[in-house]
Amino acid sequence: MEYNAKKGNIHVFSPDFRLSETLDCGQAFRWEETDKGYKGYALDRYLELSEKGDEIILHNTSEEEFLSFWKNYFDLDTDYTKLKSLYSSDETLKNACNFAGGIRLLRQDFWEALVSFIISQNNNIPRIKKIISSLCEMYGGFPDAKKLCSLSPEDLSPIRAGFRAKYIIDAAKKVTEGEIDESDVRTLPLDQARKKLMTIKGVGPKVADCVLLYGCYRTDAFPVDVWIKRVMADYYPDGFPSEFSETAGIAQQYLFHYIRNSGKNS
DNA sequence: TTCCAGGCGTATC
DNA sequence: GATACGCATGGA
Repeated sequence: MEYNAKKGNIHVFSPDFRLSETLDCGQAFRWEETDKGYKGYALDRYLELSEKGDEIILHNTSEEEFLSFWKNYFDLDTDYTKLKSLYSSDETLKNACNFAGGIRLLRQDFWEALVSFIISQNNNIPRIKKIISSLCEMYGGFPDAKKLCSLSPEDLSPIRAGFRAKYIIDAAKKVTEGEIDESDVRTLPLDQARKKLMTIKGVGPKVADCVLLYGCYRTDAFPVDVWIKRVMADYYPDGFPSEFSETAGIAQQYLFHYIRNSGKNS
């Protein structure tokens, strides 16, 4: 990964990183477009970004914060050129990577991903963003589990999460009481980690896989939503190729974006 | 008005 | 284990 620091900004050089494709592809819900680029939060850490050609610029940060946090968050030590070259042996994946080659998998916070994807169920992306934004506004930042664990669903009514409010609170309870332990979820075999997460009310197979992929960087987790179901039916009727299983979750990210957005301008 | 959105809990077979 | 249905909410 190539970068340099100048005038309080960090310049990252990568052909595999486009802001809109990475920050607006439905994996994170707290980034928004500005006239100059994007701005948003990773948990309670704020950042503004812009881009110029193959260069991504991180504004108002330090080299220290970049090295200790953002480099990891944007997964900058993973070689996506190599990854996409691996995927190119599959025709559909090749097309998906050519369609939006600037997607990277963000290494998000566990709790933030858990709450975010509970909210995502049977919902649309603009509204998911709105609910999460309201939640953060209500608490002056993304609330930790302890702040939510003793609430009643009515307490959350201002954020308009509907039937998901009780699921958020159950998640907060189980995390606070230690019934759900982040390090367990990170280290248990995938199917066991999945089952563990599914003991939370409102967490089924899809949300569990999203938490494992986006909140734990378990790239072998493969979330299947309505869009990926269409991809599977159309292109992989015999199942997703096992040769990609180690990073199937990253491949899923390209496919999800591809199926949702390709054809819009044709 | 009806349908749909990065699903899941529950009832029923 | 598979399938059907309701669910809060707001935009199309």
